[in-house]
Amino acid sequence: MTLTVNAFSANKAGMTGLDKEKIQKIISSNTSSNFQEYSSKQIHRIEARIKRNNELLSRLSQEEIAKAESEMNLEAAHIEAERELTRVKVHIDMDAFFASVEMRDDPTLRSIPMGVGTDLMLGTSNYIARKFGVRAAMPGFMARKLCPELTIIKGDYLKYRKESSIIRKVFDEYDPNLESGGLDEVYMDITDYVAARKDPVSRKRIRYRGDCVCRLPLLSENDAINIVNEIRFRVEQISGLTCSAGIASNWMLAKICSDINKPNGQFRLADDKETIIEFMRTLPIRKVSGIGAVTEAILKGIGVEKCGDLFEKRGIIKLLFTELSWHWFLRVALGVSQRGASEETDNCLRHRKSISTERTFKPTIQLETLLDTIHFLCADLIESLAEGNILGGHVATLSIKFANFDRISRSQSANYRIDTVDNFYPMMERLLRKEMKRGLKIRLLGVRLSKLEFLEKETDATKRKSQKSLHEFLVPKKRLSASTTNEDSDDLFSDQFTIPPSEADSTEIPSTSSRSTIQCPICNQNFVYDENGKINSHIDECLNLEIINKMEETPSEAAIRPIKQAKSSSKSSTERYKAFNELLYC
DNA sequence: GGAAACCCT
DNA sequence: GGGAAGGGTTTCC
Ligand SMILES: Nc1ccn([C@H]2C[C@H](O)[C@@H](COP(=O)(O)OP(=O)(O)OP(=O)(O)O)O2)c(=O)n1
Ligand SMILES: [Mg+2]
Ligand SMILES: [Mg+2]
Ligand SMILES: [Mg+2]
Repeated sequence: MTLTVNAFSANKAGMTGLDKEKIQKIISSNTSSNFQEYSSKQIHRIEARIKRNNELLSRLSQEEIAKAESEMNLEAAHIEAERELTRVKVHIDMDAFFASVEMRDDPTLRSIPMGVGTDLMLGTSNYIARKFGVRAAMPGFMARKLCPELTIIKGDYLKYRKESSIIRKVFDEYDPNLESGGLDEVYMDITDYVAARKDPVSRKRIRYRGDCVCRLPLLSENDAINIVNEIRFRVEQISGLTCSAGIASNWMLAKICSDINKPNGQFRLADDKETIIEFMRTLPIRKVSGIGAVTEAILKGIGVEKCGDLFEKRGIIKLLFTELSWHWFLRVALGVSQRGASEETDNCLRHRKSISTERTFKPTIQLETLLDTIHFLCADLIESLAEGNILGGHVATLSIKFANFDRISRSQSANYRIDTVDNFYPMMERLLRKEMKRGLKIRLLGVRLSKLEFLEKETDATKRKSQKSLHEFLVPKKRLSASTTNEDSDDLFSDQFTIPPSEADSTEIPSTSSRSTIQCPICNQNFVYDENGKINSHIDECLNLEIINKMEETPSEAAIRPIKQAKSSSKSSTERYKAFNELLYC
C-alpha cells in the first residue's frame, strides 16, 4: 500500500497546471532528516488508522453494511427534507491577503514573486510566486529553492488586522450579522438585503490613495450576482485590494465557490438540488472546509476521494466513524444546508475562548533560558489581555515542542483568576520543570489562558463569532436581529456606510437636493453644489486621509506582531531576555 | 478536567 | 541550516 498524505492541498487558487513532481522533488531534497522523521511518524500513524479501518471492514458482513446503508438512506431523507434553497449565502475571501497589502503599499513588489513571512515560514505568497509552487505554510528557505528570485517580506500583523476592519465595514452594510472566518474572510447572508433593495443604487467612486486602479461610477442591478460584484468593487475602492466571492444556498457551498474564480472573481452555484448534487459528486473531498490532510488520507483509504463517494460508501462510513462524523459526511455529500423549524436558541455572538502566544527558537535544553522564555511569554500575554477586555483566565496551559517536532501541552486549572505575571509564571515554571526531566531539547514554548473572564462592556468589538463546527457549518445558528447590534461610536465611516439599502451613499450628491452648498461628511468643509468635480475629489482625498490616519492611529508597538522579540522597559528584563533573544531565529 | 489530534487562517 | 503563530472543535481517558 502506498500512502500519500498531502500536506498541501492540491490545486490551490493560482496554482493549476504546475509541475507537481518537480516541486515535490525540490521539497523532499531540502527536507532535513529531523523533519523527515517527524513526517514519517505522522504517516505511520495514519497508515495504522487505515489498516485498522480495513480490518474492521473485512469483518463486516454484507448484511451489516446493507443495514447501515439503509439507515443512512433514512437519514439522507431527513436531510433532504430540510434542504434550504432560498437563502443567498455569500463567502468573501481576500486575494493573497497579506501579500496584496504589501504589494499595494510598495509598488515595486507588484510585478515580482514575493511571499510574506520569514525564512522559516511563509504566511502566504502573491500569485506570481504561486506559479513557482511557492505558497502559504511553506518555509521561506524552501520557497527560495523553488523560486530563487523570491522576495520575502516580514509581515505586519497589526496592519492586516486594521485592513480587515476597514473592509468589514463594507460587508457590514450588507449583512450586519455576518460571521467572520479569520482576518480575510466573511460569511454573509444577504437574502434580506437583496429583497429589500428595490431600486438601482448609484455610487460615486471612492479612490484609494496612491496609484491603484480606479474605475468609473457603478450603477448596480439588484440581483445577488450584481450586488456581490458591487460589494467586491467597493472593497477594492476603499482598500485597494481585490477579493473573491462564492454565492450559494449555504455557507459550505459558498466557501467552496469563492475559490473557483479566484483571484478577483466570483462564482454562483445555482440553487437547485440537481445542480448541487452534481457539483458535489465530482468535488474532491479536500475542498470542503473541515476536511484536511489526515481525513483526506483516511477517506482515501476506504476509496473515498470525491464528495459523491461519501454517499456511495455511506454504509461503511456509518460503521467506521463517529455519529457526528458520518452525519456530517452525509450532509457534505448531499451539499445540504438545513434550516429547520427548530433553531438553536443559542446566540451568535460569543466571546473568544482562549488567548495564547508562542515562540520558536534554536533548540535548547538550558533551563535558565527556557524559564526566561516563558517569563517573557507570560508577561507578553498578560500585557495583551487589556486590548481584548480580558480580565484573566482560569486555566493556564504550557505548550512545548521538542527538537523532533513532537508537541505536548500541560494545563492547570485555578479557582482564582490568573491575571498577573506573578500568578501565571509560577504555574508555567512548575509545569516546565516537570517536563524538563525528559532531557530533551526544546524548540518552541507557548503559554495560553482559557476559561476567560471578560470586562463586560457592551461593545461588539470585544466579541467574536465562534468557529463553525462540523455541524454548524451546515446548520446556521439563529441570528441576532439587527436592532440589537450597537453602532461603534468611534466608527470612522458610520455616517457614510450605515445608510439603508434603498438609499444612495452619502458620498453621492443627492440629486433631489436643492441646496446650493454641500458639506463634506468627513471634515465638514462646505462646497458650492455645482462644483461637482471639486467636492468629489475632495471627498476622495478626505476618505483616504481618514484611512491613513486610522492606520497610523495605533503605533506599531501596540499589539500583535508576526514575530516579536523580547523588549523590555527595564534593564533587568533586557538582561533577563538576552539569551532567549539570541536563540530567536527572527 | 486534561491531553492529543484534528481543523482553519 | 533552517519547517510559524494564532485560534478553533472533537475524541478519548
Ligand atoms: N497557513 C496560513 C494560511 C494563511 N495565513 C494568513 C496569510 C494569508 O494572506 C491570510 C489569508 O489566508 P487565505 O487562506 O485566505 O490565503 P490568501 O488570502 O493569502 O490567498 P487566497 O487568494 O488563496 O485566498 O491568512 C497564514 O498566516 N498561514
Ligand atoms: Mg484569502
Ligand atoms: Mg481566507
Ligand atoms: Mg479542506
